[in-house]
Amino acid sequence: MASVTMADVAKLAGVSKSTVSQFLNKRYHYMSEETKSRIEQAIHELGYSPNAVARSLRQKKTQTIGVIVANILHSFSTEVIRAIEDTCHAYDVHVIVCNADNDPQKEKKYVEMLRAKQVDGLIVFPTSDNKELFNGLVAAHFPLVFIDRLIHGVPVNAVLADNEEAMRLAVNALAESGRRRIGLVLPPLLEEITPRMERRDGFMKAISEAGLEYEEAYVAAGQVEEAPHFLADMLALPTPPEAVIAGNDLVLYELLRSIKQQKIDVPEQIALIGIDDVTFADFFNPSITTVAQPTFAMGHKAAELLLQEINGGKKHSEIRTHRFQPTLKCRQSC
Amino acid sequence: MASVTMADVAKLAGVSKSTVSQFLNKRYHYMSEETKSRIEQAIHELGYSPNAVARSLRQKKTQTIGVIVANILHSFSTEVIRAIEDTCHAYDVHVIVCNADNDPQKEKKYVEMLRAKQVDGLIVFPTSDNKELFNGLVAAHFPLVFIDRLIHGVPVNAVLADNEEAMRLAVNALAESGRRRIGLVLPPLLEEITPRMERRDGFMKAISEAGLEYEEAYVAAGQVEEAPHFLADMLALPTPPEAVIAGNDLVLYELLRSIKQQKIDVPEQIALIGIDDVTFADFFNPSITTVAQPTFAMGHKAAELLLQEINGGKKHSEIRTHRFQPTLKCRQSC
DNA sequence: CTGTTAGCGCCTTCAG
DNA sequence: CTGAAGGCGCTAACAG
Repeated sequence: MASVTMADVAKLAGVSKSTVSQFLNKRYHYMSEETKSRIEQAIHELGYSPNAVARSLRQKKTQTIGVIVANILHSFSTEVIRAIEDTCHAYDVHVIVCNADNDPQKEKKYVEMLRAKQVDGLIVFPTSDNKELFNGLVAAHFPLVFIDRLIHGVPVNAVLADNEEAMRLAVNALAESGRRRIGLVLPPLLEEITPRMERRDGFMKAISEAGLEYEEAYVAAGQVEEAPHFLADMLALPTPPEAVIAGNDLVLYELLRSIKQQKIDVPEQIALIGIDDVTFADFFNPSITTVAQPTFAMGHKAAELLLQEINGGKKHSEIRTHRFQPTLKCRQSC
Repeated sequence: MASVTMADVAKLAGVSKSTVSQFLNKRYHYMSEETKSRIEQAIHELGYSPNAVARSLRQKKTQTIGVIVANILHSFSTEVIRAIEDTCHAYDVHVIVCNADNDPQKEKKYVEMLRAKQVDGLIVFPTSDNKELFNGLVAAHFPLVFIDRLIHGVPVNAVLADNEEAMRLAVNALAESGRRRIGLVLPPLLEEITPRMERRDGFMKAISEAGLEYEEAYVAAGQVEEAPHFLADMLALPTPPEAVIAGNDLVLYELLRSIKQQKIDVPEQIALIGIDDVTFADFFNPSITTVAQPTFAMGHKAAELLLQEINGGKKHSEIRTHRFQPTLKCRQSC
């Protein structure tokens, strides 16, 4: 292990540790050329590289942030994470990603572990049960940004898609193609998970705006594994829906699986729109119309907000929820 | 910021710092019940949580490893990463992921950043140009494991799929369904990237084992964006191939895109097998036969090897390449 | 069983 | 322009 320290460099260069430190931190305005080159050479000769842990301890800054994602299985999550990482690496900030697996206990554990590690801030896709915990962070002025979801009563910057608009885009596309009876399949609504609630509400609003009839039997929510049943049940109705919207990518997978098994014809028998653009949407048969969230922009924004809060501190007046507009990717399935 | 230190706890509990330290490290075999409970209460009262950075500095262990992935866009990479994270979190070690984007320069930079951060070890999907760098780590006894790819002449533990077997599975499946003329599309072969080379060689071997004729015009390698041309060119041949194998998931996407655009009938006009199982393989139309790598097992193994090397040190005799067997997922496309 | 002491490697006044 | 000294928060002998 290259356990060469600043002291070794200093000795070899014939200067003191602090001079080396100055050099490393580019404070060599007033340093003689000779000293500089001697230090440089000593560093090179010894293969010295500074110990970031020691620096972190001293400076109380680790140049590392944590990201806690509620469910890593969503394509949305992975894309957002990639955007966060790209943005942070550009600032030489590292990222530690943890997957809470929709479990508030795990989420809490990760928050604690990451704080113990002295990360400079946290971007969280929050589960819904840790309001106290997060308010504790806020009270301690710990830099924190939410993404994808909100927790009401926790005053932090947040980055969310405009979920109502997403549903409006989907419903209108379907309405314009002549469908009047539109269904919706969502993940469980038990907990107050923002995108789900907002999509459900947005759906109802969009239906009524479009002058369509809202039909309770056309809306289903539950574990994704049950999605096939939902679809079968809807299609068995006396007047089945003419279209169905998948509330997220995982729901879409299950719907497609069941559509294939039951040999349902899309879009003839039923039209289909997915929320979240998926890799295969454009070359699927039929290609799938989706509502895409601007994942890169959202991850980027979350990182920018956090880094800003870390560096500049946060003015209370600037706390807000940033909404990002989704876009319709019109393809063959509707 | 909760800047309460061990000293505060010690003062409140009326003991010394080291006693608190012992307590935290569960060395309280011989500690009086009263002391224990006093410390416990003080910790609780102050909301104290230990500073992992300080501990790391002292112990020269960060409980963190780094993962450098050559290209995060492959489903293989993301699945392996997830397995690594799951495994590590079970040991309370954190993971920092960096995407080298197939760029040896970036790879080098990340190795240096992560070492500066004193990570306890590294799992790398190596690009092919940093042999010196990695041999430097080996020489310094820095824990290191390769996955997916090898660099010849760098003696480290490695976890790879049996790529020859993967090709054999694909070729045999095709041969058994009666195809005699089999094509292959691969990413660029310029650099010596292990899976590509091994898949190309394994393909040729499998073709000859199966008693088929090897035809150079049926094998193409190049940027994934060119994959559509490759397919078109092959199909324009006087005797076009009856089947084609996609060398990885990204190639498969391009092939499927082009198959859809050109309205090619799979499997009638051409059969198709993909290396790497993709999410949509089973509900695609037609469902896609793939050769799956055991991503979870591989990531898990890589993490186990690294953690073992970190804790136990490494016996030189134990360095080897661990091969994992792929499996055929037989579906409709062949 | 508990306290004292001495650093881990670096950065930051403050003299010189 | 450079050096000495102190300390970030914690752990690890070694005394007591």
